[in-house]
Amino acid sequence: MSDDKWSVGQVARRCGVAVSTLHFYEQKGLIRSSRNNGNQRRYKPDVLRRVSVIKAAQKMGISLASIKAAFASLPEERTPTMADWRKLSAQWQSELNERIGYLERLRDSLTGCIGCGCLSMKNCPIYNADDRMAAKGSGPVLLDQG
Amino acid sequence: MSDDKWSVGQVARRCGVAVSTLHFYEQKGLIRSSRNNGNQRRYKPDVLRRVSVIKAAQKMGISLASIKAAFASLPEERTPTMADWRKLSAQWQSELNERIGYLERLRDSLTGCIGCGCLSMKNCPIYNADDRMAAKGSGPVLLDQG
DNA sequence: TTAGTACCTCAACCTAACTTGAGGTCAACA
DNA sequence: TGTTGACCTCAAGTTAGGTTGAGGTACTAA
Repeated sequence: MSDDKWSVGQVARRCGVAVSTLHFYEQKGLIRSSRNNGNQRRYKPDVLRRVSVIKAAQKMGISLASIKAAFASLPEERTPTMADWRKLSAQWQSELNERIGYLERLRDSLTGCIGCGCLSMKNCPIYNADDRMAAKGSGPVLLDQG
Repeated sequence: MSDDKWSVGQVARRCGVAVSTLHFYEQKGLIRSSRNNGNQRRYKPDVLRRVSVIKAAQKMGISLASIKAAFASLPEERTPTMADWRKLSAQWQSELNERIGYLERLRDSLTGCIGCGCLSMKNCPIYNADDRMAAKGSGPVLLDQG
């Protein structure tokens, strides 16, 4: 595999992440590497896209676990094509739309609800907005608990 | 203060949070209580609104630290009025608008960017979208690092 | 040959927002 | 009387997404 030519440092600089982050992603199964004679990691060029996609997805509020799950739909045996990546992004786009919709509903009921007397679990639109989507990938906060 | 009549259990049930969460919020300075003869917490009725507002703000992606800071603008000496609460919500509404705008920009560049070859730190609109707001309150992820 | 990087592993630490558990108090009810 | 149930404190554990540090290896350049 003379294909594997990127070192961790190079990938880190190119993608704007720390070397330790790449180790971490590898440990979590989000990226893969081979080793050279001196036991150093060597990456195929597509790792750059993977890391970029991870960063982009995180900005959307998607967790590493979900990103890993999405990556599972990429082909194992060959380098992912643009079409493969586009499929991923399409999936996230609708998730993003739901999240945006949720935040818009929240915004629209916000002043009314915080300012009025209705802020109770039973009646308030804020409590009763569909927050299933918002709960995903928002870190440790269990948003849809209540 | 015969005003302080709510027990933790009552507040917890009414607001849909765990008792331990109320202890936690108190420890973090987000809510306050007095004690009865048996050393049990007793809350003023406005704690209900505070907890509700905390939950609502969290759904917007606002951290407890920011919520605490916002609560600092509420009057200490008297029970907050609707006008006080409205001021809070107005502040968060614009924050929410910025967050929504950010996610919309992200969505609009998503398919193009993940699917095309531009996903690099220098050229990509995703990387260069203004993500200052998105970084706030999104958990431990340092979004605006790169 | 020696210094300087870049790299390696593994374990421990960090923050946010809580939860869980151990061990103890207090009041009401049968 | 005793046993529930609600409450108390304090310490430790949990998850996500990493970072930091110690101790060691490997290539490069003077």
